[in-house]
Amino acid sequence: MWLAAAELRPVGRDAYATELEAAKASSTLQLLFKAARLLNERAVERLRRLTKVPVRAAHTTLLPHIDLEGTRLTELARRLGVSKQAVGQLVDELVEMGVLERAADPADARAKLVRFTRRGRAGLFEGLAVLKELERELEQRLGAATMRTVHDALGVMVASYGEAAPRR
Amino acid sequence: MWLAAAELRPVGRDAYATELEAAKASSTLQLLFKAARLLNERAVERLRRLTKVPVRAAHTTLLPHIDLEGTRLTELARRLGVSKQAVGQLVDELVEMGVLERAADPADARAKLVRFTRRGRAGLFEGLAVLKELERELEQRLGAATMRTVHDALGVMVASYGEAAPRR
DNA sequence: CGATATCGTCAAGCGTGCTTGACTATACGC
DNA sequence: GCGTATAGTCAAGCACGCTTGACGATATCG
Repeated sequence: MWLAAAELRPVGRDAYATELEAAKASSTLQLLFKAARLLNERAVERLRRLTKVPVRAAHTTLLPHIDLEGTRLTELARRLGVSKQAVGQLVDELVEMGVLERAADPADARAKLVRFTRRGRAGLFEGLAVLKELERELEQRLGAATMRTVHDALGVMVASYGEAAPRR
Repeated sequence: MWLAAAELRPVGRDAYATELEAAKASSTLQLLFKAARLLNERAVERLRRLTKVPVRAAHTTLLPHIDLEGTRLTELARRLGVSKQAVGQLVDELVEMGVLERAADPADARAKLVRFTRRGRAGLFEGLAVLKELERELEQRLGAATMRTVHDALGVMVASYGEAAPRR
C-alpha cells in the first residue's frame, strides 16, 4: 500500500525512497506476524469445529504446560508468567468444558493437581492432530527441506529473544 | 514439558508415545506462534523506549494502512476488517500522540483524510528502523540464505491462508 | 427537489485476559 | 506450639479491542 501511495505522488517520491526501502526490508518480520496470526486463527477455528468445545487462544496457551500426572495451579501460573487467579479462571472454564479436572495433591493437602480428563486427553490428541494437519499442508507447499530450515530458524529466534519474564 | 512428564511415568509411557510424537511434529507451528509473540514484544518495547510514544500493537497494525496522502476512516476500517468506530478510537489516540492528523477531504465534504503529521512520519521511520534492526540481528544469527528462505516461506503461508474476511 | 446512501461521530456496552487485595486452610521451621 | 510462608479461592476492577445503535451532515440519483 505504501508503494501504491508513492506511485500516486510523483512529486516527493525521492523523499520517501528511503522509507519504502525500509518498509520492504522490514517485511520479513511483518510477514512473520501476519503468518502467525493467520495460522493461529485457522488452527483454533478448526479445533472448535472439530471438538465442539469453545476453546480459545488462552486455553491452548495453558494446556501444553499441564503435565500428564497433573500440575499445581501455582506452578502453572509461574510457568505462564501470570497471576494464579488468572490461571484459575482459565482452569475453571476448561473444567466446565470437561477438559480438565482438579484432584487433591497427595503430597500437600493445601494443593490440588490440575490434570486432563479422559475426554480432555482425547481433545488434546485432536488439537495436536489439527496442528499436524496444518503443518502437513504447509510442508506440501514448501517442501521438506524448506520446512526444516524454517523450523530451525524459528528455534533460533525463540532462543534469542528468551522467555516471558517470571512474575513475583 | 510433556517429555519430562512422560519420563516421570515409566508406566503408561507407550500409551503416550503417539502423543509425544504428535507434539514434537507440531512444534514448528508452536515455534512460529512463540517467535512472532516474542519478536512483536521486543519491537513494540524498543519503539516505545525510543520514541517515548505509548504506541500499542493495535496502532502498529493500523499505521501501514494509512496512505501518505491520507486515507478515509471508512476505508481504513474496510482494510482492517473492523468497524469504523473501532478505527476512529485508534486514530483519536494517535492524534493525541501527535502521530496522525485529520484533514478535510477536498473531494467530499463529509469525509476527512487521516494522515501522518511530520512528527508521525519521523516516528514511522524510527519504527521501520526498529524492525530493520531486529531483522539485522536475526540475519546475523541465521545467515542471509536462511533468512531469505524463511522470508519466502512466510510469504507462502500468508498467501495460502488468505486475508481477514471483510466486514459488512 | 426529494429520497436514499454514505462519512464521521457520540454513546453505551461486551468479552477477554489480566490485575490487586483479602481471606481460609494447610505446611513447615524454630 | 507458634509464627510465618504457601496453595487456592472469592471478589472487584481495569485496559484493550472490539461491538451495536443512533444521529447529523453531506453526496448522489431519479
